[in-house]
This record gives sequence, C-alpha cells and structure tokens, in this order.
Amino acid sequence: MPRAGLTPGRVIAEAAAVADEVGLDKLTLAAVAERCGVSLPSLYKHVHGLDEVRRGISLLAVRELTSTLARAGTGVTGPKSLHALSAAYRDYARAHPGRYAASIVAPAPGDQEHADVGADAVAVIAAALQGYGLDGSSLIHAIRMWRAACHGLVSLEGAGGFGLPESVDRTYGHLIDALDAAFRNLPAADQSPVAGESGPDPGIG
Amino acid sequence: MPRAGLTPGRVIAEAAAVADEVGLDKLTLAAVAERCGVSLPSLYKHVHGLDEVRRGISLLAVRELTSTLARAGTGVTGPKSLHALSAAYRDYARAHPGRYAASIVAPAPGDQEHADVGADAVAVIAAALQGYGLDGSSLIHAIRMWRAACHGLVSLEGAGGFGLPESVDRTYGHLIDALDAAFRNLPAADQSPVAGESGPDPGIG
DNA sequence: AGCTTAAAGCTAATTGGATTAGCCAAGAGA
DNA sequence: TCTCTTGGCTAATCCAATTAGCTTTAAGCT
Repeated sequence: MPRAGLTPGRVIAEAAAVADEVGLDKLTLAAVAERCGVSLPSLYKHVHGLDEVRRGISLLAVRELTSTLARAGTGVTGPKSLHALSAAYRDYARAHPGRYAASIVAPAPGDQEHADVGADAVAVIAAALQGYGLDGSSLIHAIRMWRAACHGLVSLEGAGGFGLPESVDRTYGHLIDALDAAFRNLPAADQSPVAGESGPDPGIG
Repeated sequence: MPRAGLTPGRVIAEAAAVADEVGLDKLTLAAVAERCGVSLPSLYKHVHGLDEVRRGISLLAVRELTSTLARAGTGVTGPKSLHALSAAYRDYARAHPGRYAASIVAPAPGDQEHADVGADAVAVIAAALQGYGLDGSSLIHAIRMWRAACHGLVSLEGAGGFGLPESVDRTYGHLIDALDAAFRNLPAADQSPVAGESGPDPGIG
C-alpha cells in the first residue's frame, strides 16, 4: 500500500469539501476516507475523530470568512462598507454551506485557539463598522445585530425558507439598510454590561 | 406485554421532548422508545422512521409557535406589537430549542400539509405587521427581515455565540427597533418580483 | 548499501443506532 | 366464544464510529 501523503490539514480540507457537498450534519468519516483514497480507520492516524474534524472545519471556515470579510471591507467606508461586508458574508455562505454551518458553532469551553480565531473575525467586523463611531457596548451590540441579521437571512435562505418569488437580494438589501440606519442612531457609548449575564467564553461577540 | 397505548401523536410529542433535551441533531429513536417505555422497533408501528418523526416535530413546533405568536400579537399594535411578537418568538426558542430547530427546516417539495402550517405562521406575522400599512412585496420583505433577524439572533444565542457580558436582551431590543424604523420607511408597495428567482415551494415567506 | 524505527496503512472486532422481518398476545367486535 | 387486526417483542442486517493490533513504508543514520 503506497502512502497517500495525508496530513491533518489535508484531511480537514477534504472533510470541508464533503461537508459543502452533503451538508455538515451528514458529514461522515467514511465519505472523507473514500475521498482521501484511504480506509476509514486510517484517518485516525491524522485526526482523533469526527468531533475534531468538525472543529477543524470550523477553524478553517472562520479563518476563510475572516480574510474574505477583511478583503471586502478594505477601501470602502460607511454604508458601502456595510453592504460590501454583508455581500461577502452571504457569498461565502452560499459557496460553502457546510463550512459556513461549521463556522457558527461556538468554541468549546477552554478552546483558546478557536476562541482566538473568532475574536479575529469580530475585530474585522468592528473595523468595518468604524465609520459609525461606535464604541464600548454600542459596538458590541452593533456587531451582534449585524451577525444576527446576516446569519438569520443566510441560514433561512440556505434552508430553503424563502419560497416566494420576491428577490432575496432585495430583502437582504433592505435588512442591511435597516442596520445602517440603526447604527447611526446608536448611542456612541451604550450602558455598561448588565450584571448576572456573564457568558461562558468571553471574546466572541 | 401490556399495551403502552401509543399513538403517532404521542410518539412525536415524546420525541419533541427528547429533542428539546438533547438537541435535534442528537435525537435518536432509541431514546424516544425508552421514553415511551417500548422497544425501539415497536415505534415503527406508529411512525415510519426518524425522518417522519423529525417532520412531525417540525409541524408540532410551527403550530405551537404560530399560536404563541398569535396570542402575543393580539391586543397590541405598532412597535409594541412587533416587540411582543419578537419576545414571544425568542421565548419559545429558548424554552424549546429542539422543536425550534425543527421548525426552521423547510417543507419537503410536495408536502402540502407542512407548507400550509408554514403559511399560517406567515399569516400571523403579517397580521402583526398590519399597522405599518405594507402590502405586496414590501410586506413579504418585511416578514422575511423580521424572521431573519429573530432567527439569527435566537440561533446564535442558542449556539452560545454571544460570549461577552453585554445584555442580549438589549441587543435584541435594538435589533427590533431597527426593524420598526425600517418598516416605517418601506415603500407601501415595493417593486414586483424579480424574474428568474422562483423558489421551490411558494407559500412560505 | 544496510539497519532501525516512527509513522501511516490495513484488517478485524466492538459498539450503537436505524430499519426490516416475522412471531405472538391483546383486545375489539361479530 | 371466535376471529382478526393491532401493537408489542426478538432476531437479524446494515452502516458509521472507534479501538486494537499487525505490517509496510520510507526517512535518517552508519
């Protein structure tokens, strides 16, 4: 048996491709192994199991998304920037549905590397929102609002949730416009955090 | 062996409970059977398999959500109505995460019953938006925007996506405010559908 | 060139869930 | 009481994940 030249990274990349094809929920190591030209148990020489593969796809996806967003956000400002960012986000999700789904799962408690790539992504979004002059809690709220709106639309769209013939592009445009308007009216610095609501993993929005 | 008195509805209800406890993705017929006090294969006398059970949970969830929203929307108007509807939506999702996840999956092509309950839900939302005086495409866009925003926030929240201590309640409030403002400025009747974008299952947003 | 050894394959075996087949008892109705 | 449908059970099959243990590759030294 000649060696296949596998590496953990290669396995994750093939797994990401499988996830994009069949959906993250239907991702199977059997399919990944076949794609790698190797028996299923052989994968275990490179990755520890399905959970680790899913985490790997998540890291990959968040990194890709971050650099895509960063590229989309450079050179434009104001509402233009917001629309550019949002378009890039949706494009990525449509081009890589499996990876995108993986990108949404939160880091496990204590997974610093995963938390860090998430923080990088948030930083890129924060940079794109610079023009609104938000900071502190207002900036956090704005980032959350943007993520929620984009993720909601993109995930409903991906689930086939928009059956009517109206243009989803246009819906998306209206939604981003709504955020743009709202961001202009957010207080420059919102109230401080509310007590008793500390989350499990600070650093990710 | 005394009879357990099972019915398809009872099986679905127990399955929904399991899904709420362990997550829709980890729902297993084995767990449902145990909860029903019956062997796994016995379930097949009442339902045809896991897929049908998932569909059943989806129908149940959409119906419950619809009546919850309808109740929340009665008696209030304007921005109050929007906030009431949105709060009810989020409360349902937090109280029943498994069902909520099931409620999002789109009907299979040709599944008229499923499409119908979806249409009922949309009608309830449309009714709550009455005060904005939208119709035609604008109304569709508004409903989509609201669904996207609520689903996005609720699903990121459920995934543990908001780690920072800022109040998610407040984020949600800002988001709904943003929609309220946007709905006031939507054209009373937006442009007609864009050609070449017909979806698979008209009738669901 | 030849030796040593970790890494990377493989097959076999186990576990757990879904599904199907086929047997048997419960209990409703003639 | 007899009958027949219904609902429950066990046994068996399939598929994916995971673990154990064996073997070969090929890289690094003499």
